[in-house]
Amino acid sequence: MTTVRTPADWPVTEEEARAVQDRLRTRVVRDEPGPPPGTGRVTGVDVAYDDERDVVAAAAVVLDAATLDVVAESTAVGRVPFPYVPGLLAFREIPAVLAALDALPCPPGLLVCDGYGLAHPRRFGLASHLGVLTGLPTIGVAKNPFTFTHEEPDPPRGSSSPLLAGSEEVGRALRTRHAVKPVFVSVGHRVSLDNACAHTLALAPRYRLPETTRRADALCRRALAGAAPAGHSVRGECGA
DNA sequence: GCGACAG
DNA sequence: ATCTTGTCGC
Repeated sequence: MTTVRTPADWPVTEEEARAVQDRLRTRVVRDEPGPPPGTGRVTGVDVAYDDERDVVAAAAVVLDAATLDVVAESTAVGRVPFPYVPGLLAFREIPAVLAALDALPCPPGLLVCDGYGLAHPRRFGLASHLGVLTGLPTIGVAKNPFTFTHEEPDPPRGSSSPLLAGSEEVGRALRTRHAVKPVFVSVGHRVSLDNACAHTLALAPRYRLPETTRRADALCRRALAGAAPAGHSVRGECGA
C-alpha cells in the first residue's frame, strides 16, 4: 500500500473545481470504440471513506478480461481532499485512485469506474476525468440514475434503455441480471457507449455489479480498515 | 427560494 | 459513502 499527498494545486472551492472540469472536458476522446470485451485486461477502481478520521482509501484491481481472474492489485490511502458535492465527486476520489494506479505492477488496460463519465452536469464525471488524466480507455458504471431519467428496461439480462438528460442520451440503464434493478453505464474516455455496455455485461456474469467494482470495493474497504488516522506518522511516513 | 443530487 | 439485524433464496 502507498500513501497519498493531496496535490498542492488541488481545487479548494467548488468554483475552482468546476473551472477545472470546464477546461479538461474538451480533451475527452469520443471517436474510439475501445478495446473488445473479453480481451486483455480490465481494472476496477473504487474508494472508501472515513470522514471522521479524515481518511480515504483507494483500490485498483486488475482482472484478466477473459477469465475474470485477479492479475494484480494495489491500494493507496491519504486524507480526504474534497467534500462530497454532487457533480464534483472526482475531486474527492482522484488523488487516491491515481496513487493506486501508479502502484500497479502492470498496465491496467480498460478502467472501470464506480460512477459516471459523460453522464454528468458538465459532461465530465469521474470516469471521463480519470480517462483524460491517465490517457486510458475508461467507462463509468453507477448504481443510481443521478439526476437523469430513463424508462424501465425489459426484464431480461442485457436489456437496456437510454439514460436521458432531456432528449440527449448520456448513458444507458443496463440490466445485468433478470428483473433486477439495472446499472447505469456511461462513456468515460476512448470507448463507445455500445462497447461500454458490452464490457459491463461481460464483467457481470453472475452479480448485478461488474466483478471489477466488486473486487475493488472489497479491497478498498479492507485498506480503510487497516489505515491509521490522518496526521498520524508511522515509521517516518508523514501524515500531517 | 426549495428540493434533488454519482460516491 | 456510511450507519445497521435478520431474513429470504439460490
